[in-house]
Amino acid sequence: MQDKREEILAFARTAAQARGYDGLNFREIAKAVGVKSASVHYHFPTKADLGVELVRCYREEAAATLDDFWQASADPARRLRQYVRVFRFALENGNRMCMCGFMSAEIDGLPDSVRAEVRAFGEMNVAWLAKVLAAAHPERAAKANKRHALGVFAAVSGAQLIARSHGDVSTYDAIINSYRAAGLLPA
Amino acid sequence: MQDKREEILAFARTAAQARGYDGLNFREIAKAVGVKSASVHYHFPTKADLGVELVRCYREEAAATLDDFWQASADPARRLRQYVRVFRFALENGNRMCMCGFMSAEIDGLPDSVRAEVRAFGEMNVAWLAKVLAAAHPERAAKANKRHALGVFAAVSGAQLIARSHGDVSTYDAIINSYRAAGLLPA
DNA sequence: AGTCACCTATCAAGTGATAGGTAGATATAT
DNA sequence: ATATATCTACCTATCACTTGATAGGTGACT
Repeated sequence: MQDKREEILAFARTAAQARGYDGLNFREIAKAVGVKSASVHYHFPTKADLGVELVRCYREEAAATLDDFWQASADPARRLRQYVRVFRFALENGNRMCMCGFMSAEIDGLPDSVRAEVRAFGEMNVAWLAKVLAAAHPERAAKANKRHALGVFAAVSGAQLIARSHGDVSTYDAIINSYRAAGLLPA
Repeated sequence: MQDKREEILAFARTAAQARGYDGLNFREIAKAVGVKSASVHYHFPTKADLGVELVRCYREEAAATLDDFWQASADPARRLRQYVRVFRFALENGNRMCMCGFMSAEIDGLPDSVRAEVRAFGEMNVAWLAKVLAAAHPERAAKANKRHALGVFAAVSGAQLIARSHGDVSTYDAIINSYRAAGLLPA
């Protein structure tokens, strides 16, 4: 019941996954964690400060999760299945989406500092996917695997976005299955 | 210099492609077309009314464009290239994105009437793609082509979203090329 | 006379942000 | 050990600004 900083970040995360950066507001966050809006400003002087911290933590936790997936198995297909499952999880829990997917749409209006974090999140994802694909296709040029990785990241982001608009997780599964059938993801 | 309705819709369209539905506001629109905000309310009593009309027109024009593509060639690969080019065009012109792609992220907060239009836009796209793919793969079950169509729609939407976050059209091209290399789109 | 396409003026609600206060914990000086 | 000072994590109150929306007026055209 003291130092609400973590609670603020936790609530702001789910809120940003549902309504984006623009959709965040200090009073709603304050109410949700049981303080006044001035107290949220105490921890995060400006909205940009909050946004940066939000995406930075999000990215670091995602990096740790992906590292777990990397450690847990050497099978590329299994690693990619786990990757795909993370994006599904957000949809299952309140039809939310990747915070950075949402912020990619909002990218124009983001403070520079937040925009940089969003891009770093994308680069981190693509780098991990490229690592997985390089292990799966050692015969292919690094450039080809990198491009494939970018494609997987974009395709999965798009699957989440479109499934979210349907409000239906099964749409996500159908899209992912189509990627597998086409060969973008391993069967 | 009389009846600004069309001008309002035109400006609101580009604005919505850059900042989404939430990012629209009556005063900005009014200023852009040279009237007062009350006059925008004259043509569109509520923001939801504006939103519905915006997406409805957008969808109808998109349907007409896709019909042109259908008429212009019987080659599935060529039809799909034209489809992909439309999404590229928005990025080229002001790093905008598909209005309904943006609104898919905002879907939770949209008025019901607008949400329905956004979904109708998606269904129209998938239906057209399914028609193209059915012509390309008459041997496949209609269900398989429908699912493939959904995958192409999601993947292209995702490509646009991620490329937009990079602020760089070449990222879009790279992603589309990866789809071609993987077999999601014809080479 | 009536309609159309605008206008001025204003509202209530919500926004990010700031100034300044306070109770309790912690550190420091005597 | 005790008094004093500072720090932490909140608070109240308020600011300027933006937002969607409304009431009611005006001049041109039919």
